Amino acid sequence: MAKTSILIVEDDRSLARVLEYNLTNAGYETYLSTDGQDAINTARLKLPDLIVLDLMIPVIDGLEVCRQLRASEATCQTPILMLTAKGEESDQLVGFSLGADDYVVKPFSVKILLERIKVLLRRNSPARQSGTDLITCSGVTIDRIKHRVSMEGQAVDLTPSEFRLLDTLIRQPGRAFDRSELIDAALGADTLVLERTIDVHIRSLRKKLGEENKLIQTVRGIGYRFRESS
Amino acid sequence: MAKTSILIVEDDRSLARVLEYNLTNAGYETYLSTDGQDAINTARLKLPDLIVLDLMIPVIDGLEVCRQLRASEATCQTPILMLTAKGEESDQLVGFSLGADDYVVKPFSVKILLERIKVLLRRNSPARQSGTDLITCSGVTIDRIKHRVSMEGQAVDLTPSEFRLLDTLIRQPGRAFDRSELIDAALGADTLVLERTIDVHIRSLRKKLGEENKLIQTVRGIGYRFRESS
DNA sequence: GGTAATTTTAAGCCAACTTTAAGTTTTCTT
DNA sequence: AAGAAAACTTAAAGTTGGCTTAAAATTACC
Repeated sequence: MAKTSILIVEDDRSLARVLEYNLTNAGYETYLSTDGQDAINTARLKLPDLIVLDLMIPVIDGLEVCRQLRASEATCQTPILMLTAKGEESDQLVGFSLGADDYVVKPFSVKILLERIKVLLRRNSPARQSGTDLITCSGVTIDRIKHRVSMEGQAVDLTPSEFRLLDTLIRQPGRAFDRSELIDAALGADTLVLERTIDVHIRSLRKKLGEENKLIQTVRGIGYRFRESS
Repeated sequence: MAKTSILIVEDDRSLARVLEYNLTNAGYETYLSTDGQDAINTARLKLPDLIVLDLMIPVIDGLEVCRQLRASEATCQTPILMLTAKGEESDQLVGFSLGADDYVVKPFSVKILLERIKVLLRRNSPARQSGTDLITCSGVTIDRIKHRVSMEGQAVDLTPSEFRLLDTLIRQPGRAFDRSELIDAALGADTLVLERTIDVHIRSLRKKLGEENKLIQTVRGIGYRFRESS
């Protein structure tokens, strides 16, 4: 089972570093965004289990980020913990109405923050799907524990990259991923390869899964998506 | 009968030490995890006969640990005894609904804890699978008591490391273990060796078990798994 | 304390996998 | 319908990871 992951959205470098350090120390996997636009992209790609969101951030402010995350299916359930400066109480109210789950007023103690995070994670936990070990969609089953894939009961043999690619796609059926997202998620965020590499992996996945059912669909100009059931 | 094993999940060091001491004294083999994530990993790897689980632990709290253990096949039967602080009664209710089998309220006497453990183990004993001393899969039988392995009745001579490695693999047929898990489980969690060491042990295991049946399968990019009986 | 057994490291090889590259087809635009 | 852009296909080059062996290091046993 993967580590619980938290996306930190904070433009103040030093505070960001403190948060990163403490959350990592507490055993979470962390991602960091320093502006609102990146926060939305990262949240959609990585599907963190929780988001710590500063209100005052560049490009797109915290409230708008909140609203956009709530508006898209993939992230509408993710708990959001807002960081607000003292005196921005009206913002807190707006924040709640836009879907923030809790807020902490700056300055705050790390201990309190960790506690709030734990509470939020627990409250939300039954809905967690991202960490599921066994997923089936459109007749395809992927098992992270056994590291096996089958179609209608028939085992399908995949290479490691194909496995991770399928795993990424099938976890959000119907969602279109662009090639750079797929590279990040399936090949590793630090991998430096041509985007066309993804095409080749998709090609072999399609070959192995059979192309009749159109399980992996091309989204022209964007990338690919896995077919939704029904 | 091999020793009954108990996984203690407790982040308070001093309480953990007390529990470890008393349970060991009472004749159990103990494992210790100090956070929820590690608890899940250890439970899946070691398959203890019972889990003593504190509710308030870092990373993933007790209730979520409970839920995740119940959700995966390997651990869904393992009895869980929850430790809760006084006043967390609502958590107890949730705990039961998530599959805890009993709870003890802190502070508690060791005597009471031992009694509850005994009750749970007894209640569950016919169903005990994880701690079984004799396992057969795909024609291979491994006996923890006699410390013997046989194939189709023919005795097979294994070294201690080979034995522990096979024991780990065969207890969860089909599950892919990565090399670091195998090092933890078969060579000891504190062993510092190259991952390639596992390859060499696997090689000799395969030689001794015969390679025709593909009993030990390679999972490229991950590690190894034992063949499921089908 | 010496010998045997076991475990671990190390190195070369090979097969499997990944990535690139280049030509071809499809799809969109005008 | 022609041209451009994107995606598809294929094959070959590049890379990685697992296998095998042998030798070194460690541990267990007389």
